[in-house]
Amino acid sequence: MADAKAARRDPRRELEELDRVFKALAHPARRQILMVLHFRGGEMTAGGIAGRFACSWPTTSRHLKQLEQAGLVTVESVGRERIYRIDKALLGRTAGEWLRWFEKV
Amino acid sequence: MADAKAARRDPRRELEELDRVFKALAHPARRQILMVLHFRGGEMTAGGIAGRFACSWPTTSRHLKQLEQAGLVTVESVGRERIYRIDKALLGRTAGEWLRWFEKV
DNA sequence: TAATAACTTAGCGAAATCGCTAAACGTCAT
DNA sequence: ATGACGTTTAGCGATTTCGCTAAGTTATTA
Repeated sequence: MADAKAARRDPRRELEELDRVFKALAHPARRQILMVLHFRGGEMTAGGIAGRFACSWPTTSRHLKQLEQAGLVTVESVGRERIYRIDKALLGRTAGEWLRWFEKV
Repeated sequence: MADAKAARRDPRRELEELDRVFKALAHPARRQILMVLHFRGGEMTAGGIAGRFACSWPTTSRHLKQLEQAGLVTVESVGRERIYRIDKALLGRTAGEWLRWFEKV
């Protein structure tokens, strides 16, 4: 999990964060997880997510981990479930901002 | 190279195009190539690009090929040089549009 | 306390990715 | 024709990624 606050000041960390985000977005399953998360209100349990995907639960679990390491989702353990929440703001300020360079001028 | 016109109608091709684009954006060197291309007016020769990067020329050449297959750049052979041009519009209508889902609502 | 539910971690094999060097290719100048 | 230039293709080894199954781990339920 990337510390967003730290990344915002240190350009080196900022680049690493951008890289993790784009790497996370490189796999269709991970993009779909973010979509599902978004259209279901922003949060879901691991099982709720895994149940919607064709691949095995452990595989989905690892995708979730990568999303978490990129900072695109956060997790909270509640009882024996884990709740994943999307961080839409990060998406905008990393990948979104990078893309915006090509719109300007 | 992905046929953009075809991709715009067929949802399956559209998804494949999106996937190629995000895969292309997953590598920092390829993102930088697009940046350099953009800030130098949108077009450059292969050598002009390769000269700005630390990695070997063949490696850069392969990155360019991936960008081309994603449709993010186009090539034109002129004499013994090859001119690469960025397609900013594609960037916006694939990755950009995907990201915009998370801004709406 | 034993079983079950909800997940993650470990570990494996196949395939993709990335960097390099060496070789090939088409074009231009001599 | 010969050689040099600009660039891509071929091919290799190292690393990463992705899917799976099996084996944990922690929290509830019986």
